[in-house]
Amino acid sequence: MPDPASIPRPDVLAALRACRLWRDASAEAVERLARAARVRDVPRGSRLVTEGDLADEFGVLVAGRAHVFHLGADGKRMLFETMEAGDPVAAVAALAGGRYPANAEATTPATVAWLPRAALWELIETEPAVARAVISDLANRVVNFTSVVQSFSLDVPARLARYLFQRALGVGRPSATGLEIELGMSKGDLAAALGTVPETLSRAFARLRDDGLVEVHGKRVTILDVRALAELGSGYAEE
Amino acid sequence: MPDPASIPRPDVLAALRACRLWRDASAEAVERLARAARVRDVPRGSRLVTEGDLADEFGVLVAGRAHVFHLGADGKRMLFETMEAGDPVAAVAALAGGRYPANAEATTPATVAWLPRAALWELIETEPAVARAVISDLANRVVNFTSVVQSFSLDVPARLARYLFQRALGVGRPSATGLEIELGMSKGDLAAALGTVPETLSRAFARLRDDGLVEVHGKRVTILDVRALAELGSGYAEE
DNA sequence: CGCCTTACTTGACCGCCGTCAAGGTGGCCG
DNA sequence: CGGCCACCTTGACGGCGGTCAAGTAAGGCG
Repeated sequence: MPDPASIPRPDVLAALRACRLWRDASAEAVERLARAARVRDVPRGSRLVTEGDLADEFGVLVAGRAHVFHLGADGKRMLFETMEAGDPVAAVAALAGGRYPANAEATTPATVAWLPRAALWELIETEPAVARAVISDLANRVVNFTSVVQSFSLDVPARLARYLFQRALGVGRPSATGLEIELGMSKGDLAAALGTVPETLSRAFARLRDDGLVEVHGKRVTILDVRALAELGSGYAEE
Repeated sequence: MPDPASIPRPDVLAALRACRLWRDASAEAVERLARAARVRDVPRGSRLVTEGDLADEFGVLVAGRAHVFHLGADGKRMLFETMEAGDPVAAVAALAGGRYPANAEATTPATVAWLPRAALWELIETEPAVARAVISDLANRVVNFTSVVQSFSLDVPARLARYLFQRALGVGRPSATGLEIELGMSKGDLAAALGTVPETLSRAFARLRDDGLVEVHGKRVTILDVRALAELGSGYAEE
């Protein structure tokens, strides 16, 4: 239980300060959050939120990593997002009210600071900068989701090409033969993020390799033909 | 060009007043919007916004109907949303900045009031009620998109079942043999909304009919087994 | 009233991809 | 050093669904 007189854990305070939703909030407001937070240390694999549960709380990841995913009836996972320290957990659900639209699970030992959904709304009311940041964040999420939905009209190699291209824009580094990137996750996770299974992803990589678009060495991918990759990823298959 | 001295068109003013994003804004603020708006009457089929264009404006549909959709490389449409009078057009893109993530097109003769994206941000800054409404709207959009993405892990009959069930929750009316609904659009549009093509949708309807879940008469659908429909739509296929 | 366009349905075909199965590879620990 | 296990790859196969084609039904207009 939170103790109003206590001094917040320093790691919790630091993580809350780092959260992009209220980066421009006043220091006191963030400290108030930190004191109100219910902090939990959980082992790897813990379920943080469960799809369908009442969304009366949201969290901030203080330490560790987590996945947000949907569990199909057959147990197949569809990965929506990977999160790390400073990222909000289920904040959208807290704003929308109702129920959590997906599951979240710690993929490493993790520390999470839990807050009532009203706390986020209060912050929005009292700090205009927070309202702006929340609106920007939400609007960008909607735009990203639009892109995700569009990508389902592509086949798996094209979806992979799109992912590689987008990632190259973000963290690509020039190398001797092309643009080099690290996959941000295991290939199994990448398969889930692209809405497919490891076997099919493996074939998609083989296809891009055989067509001379990329070279693959474990999680390190060298993009040999950026232009062709971008075209393939936008739905215009080259012949 | 807007004329500051002119009296806004009454239909424009009424549509702006009806827009859910600023329903609780002050009357003066809405009138200011109406005077600033660039109003256009366009014929059926006009492109309102084009995917990839700079998102420097957003609109409010004053009259008529419009579709928001993605155009695949082969010309296939994926329908995201259908809009009517009072609905905002491309407001999310205006908030996110960057470029329009989808296309919008009038499906009837339509009147649109266009506003610069800064006008929406100003309204958010000056009217806290607008900020709240925008955040709620965006959060709900994100939740809905989550559901849409999840549905792509289902086959077409299940996606159709999910749509019918959701619609029954909204506009279903009891009838002699079950719950009766009207499809809100043509079957071709419904196919595009479910991410498929008319032929496959037709087979999906046939399948639900043969399994005794629904009866179909044109755009009027009678749901005979609500429970089975809900189960199928949530991914648990009944045997 | 009859034609024509549009919307929908049904059938045949086939390609993508999910599943099952069998290796292969690398890392960690005893 | 050996063995285990997680991760990945490759092959074979089958089903869902997209495409092409033809046929039917329904609404608009001369």
